[in-house]
Amino acid sequence: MSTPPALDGRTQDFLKALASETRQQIMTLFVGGQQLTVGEVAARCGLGQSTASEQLALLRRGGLLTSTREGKLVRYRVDSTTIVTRLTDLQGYLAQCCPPPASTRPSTSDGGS
Amino acid sequence: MSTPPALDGRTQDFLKALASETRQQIMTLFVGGQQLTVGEVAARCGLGQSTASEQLALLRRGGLLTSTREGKLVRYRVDSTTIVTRLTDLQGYLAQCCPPPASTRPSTSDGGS
DNA sequence: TCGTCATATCGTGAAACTACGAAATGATGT
DNA sequence: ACATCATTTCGTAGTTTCACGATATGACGA
Repeated sequence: MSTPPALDGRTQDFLKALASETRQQIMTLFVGGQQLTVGEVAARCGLGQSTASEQLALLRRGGLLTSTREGKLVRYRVDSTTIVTRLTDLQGYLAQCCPPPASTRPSTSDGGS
Repeated sequence: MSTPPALDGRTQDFLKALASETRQQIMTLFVGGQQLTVGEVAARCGLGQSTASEQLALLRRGGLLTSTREGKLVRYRVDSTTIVTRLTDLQGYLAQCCPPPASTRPSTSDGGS
């Protein structure tokens, strides 16, 4: 590629993390502030233990989850703050290309109001 | 997989479409309501003509672009309306797992099925 | 220290994605 | 009808992702 990166690397990871049905499924397990261990996620999704660990790591990398070690367990939970940030970044990126259908127009130059 | 699909198929396509640096780059070409043909996108991105056509089709499938045939040309432009819809769907999906950090709480427990 | 349990990392095939050139389809003008 | 131009579809390598089992790392208790 010869053009500059289109989107922040962190938002890239966010999108990549979300663009997988398996990982979307995993996310739904965390509904309602649930905190789950790797083993629980593996069992609930019917995935191998290592697979769950890897997918969870990708979701953490994408800013969707955080993890805390609790003894020999690692408990994952939703990273709401980062999700909101990424979502905002994404909206900002899309807003570039997206002339709002029929509402607030920042106007091309600061003159027209 | 043994669990129901995690997300609407349309939003799936939306995310998939966005989860590619090449396609993100393509999207940036449409900044400011630009309308571009397949050939123009190919040239501006340094992609083969058929590649551009295919990526553009994916972006259309994801609801990010629409196309109109104008004679022998096909002009693509941003599909703001659908983008907003998909973004809203995505937020709704994430809100499930996402106890808002410290802001607007709908409070009223929605009567889930 | 040693054994055990939970998680992470490594190595490996299978499947999906990316970009390409070649060929097919569609539209316009002669 | 024919030639031409733009786009789409097809077939194909190279690359990345996915899920797995096996192995390594880390934490706790005996």
